[in-house]
Amino acid sequence: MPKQRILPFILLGIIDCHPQITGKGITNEFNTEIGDFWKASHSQIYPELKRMVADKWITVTQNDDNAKEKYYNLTAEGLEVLNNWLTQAVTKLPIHQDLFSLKLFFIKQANDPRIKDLITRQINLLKQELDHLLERKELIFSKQAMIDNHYGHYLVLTRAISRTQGQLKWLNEELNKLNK
Amino acid sequence: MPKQRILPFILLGIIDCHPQITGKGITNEFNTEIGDFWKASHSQIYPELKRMVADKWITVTQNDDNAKEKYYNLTAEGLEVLNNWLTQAVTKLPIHQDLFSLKLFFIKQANDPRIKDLITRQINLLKQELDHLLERKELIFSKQAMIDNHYGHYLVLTRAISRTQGQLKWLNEELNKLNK
DNA sequence: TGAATCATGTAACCGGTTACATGATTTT
DNA sequence: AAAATCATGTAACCGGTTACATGATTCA
Repeated sequence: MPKQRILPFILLGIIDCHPQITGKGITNEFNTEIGDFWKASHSQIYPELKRMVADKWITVTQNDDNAKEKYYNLTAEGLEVLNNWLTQAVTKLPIHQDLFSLKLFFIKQANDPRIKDLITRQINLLKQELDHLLERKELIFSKQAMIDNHYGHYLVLTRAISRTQGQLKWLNEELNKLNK
Repeated sequence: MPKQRILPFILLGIIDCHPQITGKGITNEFNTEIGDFWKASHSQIYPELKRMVADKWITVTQNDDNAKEKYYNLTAEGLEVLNNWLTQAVTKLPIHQDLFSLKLFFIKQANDPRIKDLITRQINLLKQELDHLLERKELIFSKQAMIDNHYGHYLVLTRAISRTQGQLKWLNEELNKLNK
């Protein structure tokens, strides 16, 4: 069996959250909101939208004001497909395709200076990431109403923050051990 | 520019840790040790080994006892390439291509029962993962000498354990909030 | 009106997976 | 000796990326 494609469901989810969105708008979502845990480029998105229109999961309309922009909306069937997908259980954990772990893995001696280098740099990367996430939380969820109406999104963001903080804590502890 | 291929470096790292390893042995490494953060199938590994022999990064020898097994070792150049790669800084965090976050992201209301379902199942998955990781730590690193001689591997494993525990803690807390 | 940009679309390429294939080795 | 398995190898396919292309719109 060919393995399950995820992209069409993501597009359904985005269109559900942003009715009347354009292809470009969807592309932007991948650069901002969703970008932390999924990537897709416009050259992948446009053909996919075409297929989904053909499958009657979404509809496309054009505005007379701007001849080239296309606006997408869910059909009843599309919404059903989305909800069905959301209901399906997740049965496998993702693998963390993680260069940091990978390089660390192959370094044998604790006193190899590259271990300290790797950890120090990873700390810096994670600090930037944490700042970015906290900024986004502040920006998007400063009002309680936004939390209530986008609770899943809120959870995902706070989870990412918690995870990043946890990693930073661990890395700092290890760095201290190495410095002793 | 085409993006950096990682697989050859992983193979170098594996062969460095396990001189005289076979192609099959390398394949097994991906099912056990490295499997948590990288996947590769034998049909990807064999052609890659061939290329690496052609590039003189590794050597291949055959044993008279078993005509079909091939044994691989690093050349001086291969070791240099590996060490050079390990020294290069990691400049980007991996994206977490994570179905759990993705589905959560699209569920809007906190009282949607699918949130609780997702979290409960994720907890179960992570518990299994944690057991597995703790077992491996016990198995591989019960002796201090193993820690000292494979310190990077040890760090990667303990980091994965810490991360998994952190996630479990967070998920349980969220589940409690939802149950209040 | 020409230049720059925007929104959409297409084509070539590439890494990785699944499925199939082969010859050697072990098992019964 | 036949059957099952093992270690290696190959081929077809597919999702995704990079690069290129086009027509509409905005800007100077």
